[in-house]
Amino acid sequence: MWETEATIEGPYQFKRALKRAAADPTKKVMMEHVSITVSLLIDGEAYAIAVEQIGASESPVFRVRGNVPTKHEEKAFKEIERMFQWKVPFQKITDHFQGTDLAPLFAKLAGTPLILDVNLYFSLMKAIIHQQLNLTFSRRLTARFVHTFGFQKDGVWFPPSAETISRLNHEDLTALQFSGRKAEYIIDASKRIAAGKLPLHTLHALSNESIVAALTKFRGIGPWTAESVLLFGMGRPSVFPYADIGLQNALKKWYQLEEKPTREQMEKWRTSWSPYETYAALYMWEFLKDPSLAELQRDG
DNA sequence: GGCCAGGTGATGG
DNA sequence: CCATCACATGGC
Repeated sequence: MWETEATIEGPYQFKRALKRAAADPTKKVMMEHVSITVSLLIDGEAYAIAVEQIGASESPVFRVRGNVPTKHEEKAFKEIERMFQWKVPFQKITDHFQGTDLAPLFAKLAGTPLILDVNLYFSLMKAIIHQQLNLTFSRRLTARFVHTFGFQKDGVWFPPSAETISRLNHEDLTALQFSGRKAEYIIDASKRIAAGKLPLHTLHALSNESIVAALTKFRGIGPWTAESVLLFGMGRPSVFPYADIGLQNALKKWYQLEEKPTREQMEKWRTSWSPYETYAALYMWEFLKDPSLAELQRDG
């Protein structure tokens, strides 16, 4: 059993991030213990890693443990650090939003991180599954996808590989209430990835724009889906998903508009939030979903 | 029962 | 290049 501790720079709102992470079937959240067990894939090996907050000062402390052999300890820690975004400068980001329209929201949510997906393939699959579906249903489909085609180990679920999904028939997915078109998108993309035509691991070296361009060449992957990978798969800080209906609705509510904001309005707000648009979007989603934040509403 | 959902691709001007 | 529409399957 490998075990280590990590002290990070605050602010960092672990609890709030856990609530979001609870929707991911490859992560097991235990709110009462303020802990989470995540699935991790390293060089083809599957590990369940438990992360628990053990110190709640201005410098939060975490205990990390899992059944990881010595040769993979270092990689495992780096993956955990990346997945939980421990090196993101949250104080700097919070400072950046002082004096912007979103200042009251950031005062409340400062240090709420994204918790990233287990790998880019799963991010991509999840994004395709979530296209144009309400969250309740799309999360249900994602869970079915993992529970049917993934595997379980040490109490956590691991996502299926592209190879596994590339061998499915459409009927295997439509039986789980995927639409025929969604089944197509998912299997086609998996075939291309399994065949090496879309090497996801090479994306890390590219700019946001290049990644979106590379991904949207494929049928079924539009800008929203590509940006979803940038956000939830890579944690890129400067992503603003214009097409996202949730973000549009949140901005409408925040600014108390009659209609959803126009692209021009969104572009204008974006300039003042850049280069940390990601967190503006993330906290807007949080605002939309958490009733206790409603009172922060602008002019309200 | 009707509108909506963390969109995308095809079509027609 | 842009506006519009079909798609497909539920949630509420």
